[in-house]
Amino acid sequence: MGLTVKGAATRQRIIEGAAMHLRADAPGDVTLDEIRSITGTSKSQIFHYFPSGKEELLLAVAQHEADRVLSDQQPHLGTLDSWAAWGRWRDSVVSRYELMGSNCPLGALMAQLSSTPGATEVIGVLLANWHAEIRAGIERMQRSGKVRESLDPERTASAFVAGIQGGVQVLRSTGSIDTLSSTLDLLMEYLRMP
Amino acid sequence: MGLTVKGAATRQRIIEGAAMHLRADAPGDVTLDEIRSITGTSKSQIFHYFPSGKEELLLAVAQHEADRVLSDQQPHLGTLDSWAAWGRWRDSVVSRYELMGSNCPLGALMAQLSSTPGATEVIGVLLANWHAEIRAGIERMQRSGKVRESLDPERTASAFVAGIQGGVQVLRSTGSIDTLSSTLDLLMEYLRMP
DNA sequence: CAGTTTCTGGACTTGAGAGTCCAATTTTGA
DNA sequence: TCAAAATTGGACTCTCAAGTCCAGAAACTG
Repeated sequence: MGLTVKGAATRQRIIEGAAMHLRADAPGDVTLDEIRSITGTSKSQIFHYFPSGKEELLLAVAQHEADRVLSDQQPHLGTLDSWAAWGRWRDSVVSRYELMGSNCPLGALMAQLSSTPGATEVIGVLLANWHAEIRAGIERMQRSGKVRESLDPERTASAFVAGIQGGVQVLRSTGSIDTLSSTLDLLMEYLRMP
Repeated sequence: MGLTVKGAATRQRIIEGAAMHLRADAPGDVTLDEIRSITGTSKSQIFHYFPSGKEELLLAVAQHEADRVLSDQQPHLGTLDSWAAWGRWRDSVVSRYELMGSNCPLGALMAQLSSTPGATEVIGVLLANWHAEIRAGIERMQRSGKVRESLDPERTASAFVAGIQGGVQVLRSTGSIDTLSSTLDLLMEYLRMP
């Protein structure tokens, strides 16, 4: 009853094809026919691998994209233990979103999944992990004496997450990367203050 | 060819009814039939007042909501000239979004208008005005010597905008107001630093 | 290799919602 | 007052996309 190798490959092809489509065109709403045509599959396959239909498929795509958000920041995000490392991480975040421009696949997905409980769950987990990694980086800097002890790592990590989210939102609305990059600079400056 | 008093009232009723509906239920997507039933109007009225249909109507609603975003922050936002005023403004922002919870009418609208050029325009103008008001507040504080001269008002205002946007996004995803409020606190602390 | 399960193609059904049309009614303004 | 213009009700069409169905091909299993 499990999936055969071929079946698993098809399932994966559907998810990745849909993800690629979202990255490329960022259409207002994706249709199953588009996904079908891009991935060279048929309706019955989509419903075979995602029995409860579109919502289940989009949720799988969202999970796939959410995983990429963090993995695209590696290895920088995982090793925030020097100012140089923070600088590299900052640059990787800015260039990731600069590259994507106004096409935020995860944002497009959220728009279509806003009513489903699973979608907010996916985002919630992503934000929590992101926050945890940044916080761990701050604490590492504190332990090695590079960041003042009086700084609250929890709150500062939250501000980084919010700053990035907001910067990306501004990017999507205005097309300008400046807000994102200068917000990150400001937060790094805050971090360095004595 | 102009609108009669009655006509203008109906038009307004449609916009406000749609806005109220978005505030209350934040449905994945609004339908004209919902709006019609809520506002006690008929299809022909909607198309009479918004000839190019749904998109035009939703854009008008988005504009209406965008105006509210800033007016809800008044008079605080316009008079950021003392630390007490900044505190009141911060509280008004937090409580506004705490009240709305995960129902962000403007966010819901943007999701449905993402493909139209007018929508990003509305948001772009809103963000620019918001940024300008905050920046003006920072500069006023600098002129009265309450904020250090070395602080960059442009960049700091951007960080406030991004922080609020991001905080609201986290609120929508997780239901927690903490990120928004602690990000604002951090930014205010940054502002006060000598 | 025979039987069973998994996989695939594509035609078909169904439902929802945007937009159209026109006749009836009210309001305006000369 | 009375024609012209604005306003209203609601039935109708039309399109599009989600989801169903079934028969045929391929792939496992004993």
